[in-house]
Formats: sequence, C-alpha cells, structure tokens
Amino acid sequence: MESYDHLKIDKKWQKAWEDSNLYETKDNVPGKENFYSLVEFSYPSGNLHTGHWYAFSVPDIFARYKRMRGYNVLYPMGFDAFGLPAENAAIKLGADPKVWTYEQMDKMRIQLRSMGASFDWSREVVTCTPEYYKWTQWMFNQFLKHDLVYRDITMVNWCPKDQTILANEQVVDGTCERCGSEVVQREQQQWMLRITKYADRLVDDLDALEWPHAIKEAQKNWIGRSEGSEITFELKNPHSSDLWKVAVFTTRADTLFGVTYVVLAPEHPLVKELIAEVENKNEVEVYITQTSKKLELERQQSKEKTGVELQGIKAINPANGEEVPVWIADYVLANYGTGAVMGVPMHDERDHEFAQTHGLPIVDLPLVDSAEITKKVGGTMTKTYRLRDWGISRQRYWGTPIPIVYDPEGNAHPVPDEHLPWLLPTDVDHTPDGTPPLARSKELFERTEKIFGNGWVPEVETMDAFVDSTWYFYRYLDNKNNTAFAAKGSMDAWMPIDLYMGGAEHTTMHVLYSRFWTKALFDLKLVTDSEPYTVRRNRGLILGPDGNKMSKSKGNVINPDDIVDRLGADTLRLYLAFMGPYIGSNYPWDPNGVVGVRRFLERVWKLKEKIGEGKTTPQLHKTIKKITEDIEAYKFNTCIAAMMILVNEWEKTTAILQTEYTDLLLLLAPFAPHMTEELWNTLGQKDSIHLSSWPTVDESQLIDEMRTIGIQINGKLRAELRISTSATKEEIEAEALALPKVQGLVQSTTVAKVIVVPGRIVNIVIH
RNA sequence: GCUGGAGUGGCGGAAUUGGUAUACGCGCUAGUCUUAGGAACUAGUGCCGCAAGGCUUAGGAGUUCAAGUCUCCUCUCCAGCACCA
Repeated sequence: MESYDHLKIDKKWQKAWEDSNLYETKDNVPGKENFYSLVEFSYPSGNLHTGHWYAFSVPDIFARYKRMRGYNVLYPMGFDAFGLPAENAAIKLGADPKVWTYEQMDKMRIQLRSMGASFDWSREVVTCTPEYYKWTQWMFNQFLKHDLVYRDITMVNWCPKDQTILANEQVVDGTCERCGSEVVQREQQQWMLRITKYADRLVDDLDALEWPHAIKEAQKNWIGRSEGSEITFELKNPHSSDLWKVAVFTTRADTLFGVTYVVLAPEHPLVKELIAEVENKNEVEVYITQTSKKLELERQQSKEKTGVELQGIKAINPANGEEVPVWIADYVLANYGTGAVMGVPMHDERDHEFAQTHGLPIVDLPLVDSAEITKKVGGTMTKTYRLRDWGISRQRYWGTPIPIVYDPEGNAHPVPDEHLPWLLPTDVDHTPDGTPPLARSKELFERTEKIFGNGWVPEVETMDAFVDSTWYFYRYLDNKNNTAFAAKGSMDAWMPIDLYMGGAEHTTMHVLYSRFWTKALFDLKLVTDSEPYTVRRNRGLILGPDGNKMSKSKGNVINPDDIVDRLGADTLRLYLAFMGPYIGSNYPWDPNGVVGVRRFLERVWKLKEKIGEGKTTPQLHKTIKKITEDIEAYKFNTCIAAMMILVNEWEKTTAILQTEYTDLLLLLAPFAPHMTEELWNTLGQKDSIHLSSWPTVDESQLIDEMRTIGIQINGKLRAELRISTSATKEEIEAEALALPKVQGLVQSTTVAKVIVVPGRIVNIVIH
C-alpha cells in the first residue's frame, strides 16, 4: 500500500475541487436551508501566517460540517485592501500602493488555496476596487442626506514626526506605533459619522443577541452610557452685571448640597469669554497654554490635580443660592459630559483630592433625592456617553476618496451618484508630508472643475479603512452587481449572518462600526435587519512555542508554509483544531504536538488495510454522537480526541467493516479534507466526499449491556462493579454490598444508607 | 479603581453539567529495531510511599450521601475601560 504522500494529495485535490467549482454557492438551493458563515477578511500583507490559518481553516471545519448536515453554506473570502499596512509598506519600498497591494493579493490567494478551505472564490470582495468603493461612497452620500454625516472640528491624534493623523488603534500607550514618537492632540476639521445617535440602540439591542457575555460587556463598556442629571449653575462677576450659565453633568445630583466649587475643562468654550473678566488673567492664560501643550501621554499618566481659580467669578448653587468659586482644571475632560463638573469633595474621590490640594472646603450635608432635586433646580435627567462620533477623515492616499466637492464659496456638496465611483487619482506622490496626497493630484482638480465648474475643488481626504469593512459582508452576496450594493433577493437569502467568528481585538472597532452601519442602512430601508450578526464568537491567538505572541523580533514565528510542506495541510488544520476549544483561549505552538496529529492521520491511512469481514463496533456510534455534539459547540479538540480513541480501539481489532471505515472518513472529512477525499476515492467512490452526508447515529448501538460503576463508602471510591445496565437498584445494591472489598470495610459497622445511581455510582454510608 | 473572564499533572487540555478527576495528545521512563542520530512500534507514567495505604482540581470555610462543578471569603493571573464626574 502506498504511503500517505501529503504533497501529492494536497495539490491533486485542491486542483480537482477548483476545476469542478465544488464550493461555488448559489443563493438558493431547493430543499436546503442557507447558512452564512463569516470570518474576518484579511489585509493583503502578502504573507499568510499561523493566525490566518487559525482564523480561516478552523471555521472551515464548521462550514464543511454544516454542508454535510444538508445546509447550503456560504463561506466567502476577500481582502480589506485599503489602508495603512499597504500604504506603509509601499512607502517603505518606494512602490505604488496599488501595485503592491495587487501583488500581495496574488501571493495570498495562492497561500490561501494551500489551506484547502471551502471558500467560494467566485464571490470574492476586494475593497480597493472602484466597483466596491463606488458603493462605500454611495452609502456615504445616503448618510449625508440623512444627517448621519457632518463636518466638525475635533481633537485628533497627530504624529509630529510622520506629519499625519493616526487612528486610535495606531496609538500605543500614547506613542505612534510606527515611529515611536509621542502623539499630540490637535484640532482638525474632519468628516464625522454620527454613531452616537445610535449609542442607545447599540447598547439596548445587545440584549436580544446570542453573543457571549464578555463581548456584550466590552461594547457596553466602550459606549460607556451613564445616566445622570444636567444641572445649570449661574456664574457672576461681582464687579459687573454680566451673567453666564454653565451646565454640569453629574450622576450624583443627590450630593448637590455638598458642592463647594465648580470646575471647567481648560478647553471649555466659556473659558474664552470669562478670561477677560478674571482678576488673574495671566495666571489663567499660562495654565491653559501649559495644559494644551501637555502630551497625551503625560495627561494620561499624571493624575496630579492641577488647576487655577477664575478669580472674581462665582457660581451660584441652584439648590441653596450659595456662591462657590469657579476653577479650571485639566482633570475635567472637555469632551465628556458638558465639559464642566460640580465639585463635591465629600462624595467624589477626585474632587476630594482637588479640594485638599487647593484648600477648598469639604462639607458634609445631607443627601437628597436625585430626581427631585434635579427637577426642583430646573435641571434635566439625561444620559451621556463615552462613545464619540466617528472621525473618518484620513490625510492619506490609499483609501476610498471622500465623495465631496467644494464650491468657490467653500461650501461642501456631495458628488452626485452618477459620478460614482469618484475615482482615486493615480498622479500622486504618496510620501506623507503633512498634507493630504490627493491635494497634489492635478487630475483630481481638473476632473472636479470639468464636472462642477471653475473654482470648484475636491475633498482631498480619504476614508478610514474601517469604513470599507463595515459592509463587506453584504457585497459577498452579490459581488458583481453594478446597480445596487447588493440585490434585495440575495440579502434576503443570506442575512443576517448565522455565524461570525473573529478576533477579540475587533470587538469595539469593526464589530461595533458594522453594527452601527447596518442600523443606519436599516433606518434608510436599504436592508431588512437591524443587526448583522446572529452569532458572534471570538477565537483566541496562536502563540509562539515560548508562549509569547509570535513576532519576528522574538524569533518565535512558525511559518505555516513550512508545516504544509513538511507535514501537509491536513496536519496543520487538525493540529490547530486540536490545541483546545476554539472559543476562548490563546494557545502556544508545540512543535512536537503537530507531529502527534500527523501520526494520527497516518494511523487512519494504514487502517484501510484492516477493512474486511467483522462485527460492528459500538464505539463508532458513540463517536458519531460525541463529534456531532461537540462540533456544534466549536469544541473541535474533543472531536479529534474522540476519533483518536476510535482509531486506538480499531487498531486492536483484526478487521473493520468498510462502511465503518467510510463513516470515520466522513467524520474526519471536515477536519482533513484532502486525505479523506483521497481515501474515499481509492475506495471507489465517484462523488466528492465533501458532497456526502454526515453519518447518522444508530441509537441501538449506544446502549451498553454491561457497565462498570464505582462503589463508594462514605464518598470515597473503594471498589468497582461490572454489572448489567438492566439491573435494578436493588440488584445493584445487593451486588455492591456483596463485594469482598466492601464486605471487609463494612463488617464491623452499621450501614446507614445506600445511594444507588444506576449506570453511575453506588455510595454506601456507614457509621 | 471599574467591568468581565479564568486558576485541573512536567505541558496543551478532558470530565456525560452534582455521580469512578486527570480522557486525548505532547513530554518523560524502559524495551524492540537501528552503525549512530532520528523515526517507528510495545509497555508504563497525577503526587508521596518499598509496600499497605494516604493525598490531590490556587488557598480556606460551607451545603450535600456525593463538589473540579453549587454558596461565601482570600489569593493569583488574563482581557477591556480608566481623572468618564
């Protein structure tokens, strides 16, 4: 018999599946229910690493299993092709981002094929193609029309060295992830998406979703909804008749009588007005300048309660008319709540520290009812959020152009739909110099004037790449449509997504953004579901053999291509699935462990020689049952363990039936698609094993005639009893008590009670 | 600090959900084969003990005939948020 030659077998079947379009998925197949299984598509980095294998080949097991259970399964793949990784790599190599990206995608498609995953490549989606970003722009226009897009000046992360805005996720501990410079906050006008309008729904709709508690909590945490009161304090200056009002947000209106001062954030708009009135103008101005220069890192790390009193200004407590001093301090954040707080040192730790530092009074007055006092002082019960609107402007080249043009007066206008896709120009030097690269495109400016008239200029910013990925799962459903982002019929066939497996790092970014996007589309009646993912599950990470995250600098990277060459795609797939439950933990790579599963595959291979006449093994049906249950719970590790147990048992027998062997192949097919297909084929089967049905459990085979149960005395295991499963409680008790071992221990005592759990245990209670 | 999650052999992890703890794999030990290294195969392998036996699911208490599993306290680790009023 030929030995298991993975190199030959992997390639042979990958080609055969491709030639026969085995995984091409139709929107509707009579008699089959649809199942949409989604995994996060990847950046075209041109290098498929172990993480990709874990992210794609393990969920492929589930997709294949579902197909064998009779579902019409969509398991698509594509590329999140715009964005920083491509642009950075291109800049570094002096290459064109587009050329570089397309080269990487070509490489990755080849690597992805080596996985033997059941992707339907005919539905591939690439976000940097005009055919795709046309619809990203179209949706942007729709949102603009419905006031979900606006332009505003906000604080952004700015890297002074790279002269560019950084996304939040590119700021690592206050420094630029690329060059390590300390990031500063800077005011910048940008295009914003009104995600905060959806804050309540993004929190409340989580309740109905079948998602893990941890993911829901992380999103709630991130949105940070806080319920409280907004209360207005009047400010006055004894030397003039001017009056100002300042609203504060508090969750503790009940402490209103304990207020001994009011604090504004240094950036609070009112401060600019008040500054002319204060007695210590210089001091205040110096403080404002100092805090604005403070690096984000410092402000985060130093919890020192600095501040300056606005001398001469007094706030009037609406509850009792008492005059209290007004301060500015940078422990009050401008962009949370109203940017102003009432200082209650008795009941708030930070206020207490501030009061102590600056010698402000700390008074203990009785608490009142929050709702009542809020009403009494003319305040309102309100909610505030940590979540802020999503700034999507990027001063970069490699992204979806924001489809906006400005008239000669500087007013913004959307690029009409008939001019979409609003193409990304190519006549651009993409080296970052602090100005958007598109500003240097002659073609873009000429195009704008040609279409809109003299003096019109284009928007020169591009969109955050997270915008592209908010809706990619709709495009898989109808990826060639050029009259709509997807036809309603295709969306009805597949949405909402049945299973979305991905990384925990996307919980508060991509997953939240795409939920928002879907809700916005839903409100515009463009889609029929307000939530995109029925089930979301987070997988873990594959760590290096040293237990650290794989990285080139640590020298602990396992290259999947090497494993595929040496041991085969099936071994790698199987090992990744065998490491532990798919949902939950991170697992270190064990170079010996991967050899262990290869041995298992070889045993399955050799078992073919044992096919012959014989008796059915009851173990097979227990195995089918076990795997069917565990696979549904994404516990692929115990599925493989169950197959190993079966193979261990079969190795001890002289012969196995061919039907039993093919049942094992069917169970193993989702895990090791290449080897099982080869064995299936050599046994004379004509159709692909991957078009076959999942084996059924013969319930009658599950019933054991005899069973070994444990005999405990006072809860401690003392003996074992082999007994018929049809034995009555009385029979079991009698036999247990008759055991010599039990006799010896029970003899000189009184048996108080005997608990018999048939098929499980006997516990004899003695005194 | 707040929120969530987790602690089981030398390692990754099992445990029918309250019923024989340590399945399966790795590693380790011995043996067979091999010039050797490796690979493969066979047997053993929770800990202490020569043994009888005792102990064991981070630690401590509790409920129960019975606890890895339920309850309370303590400790440790991981993740997210964090001067969020």
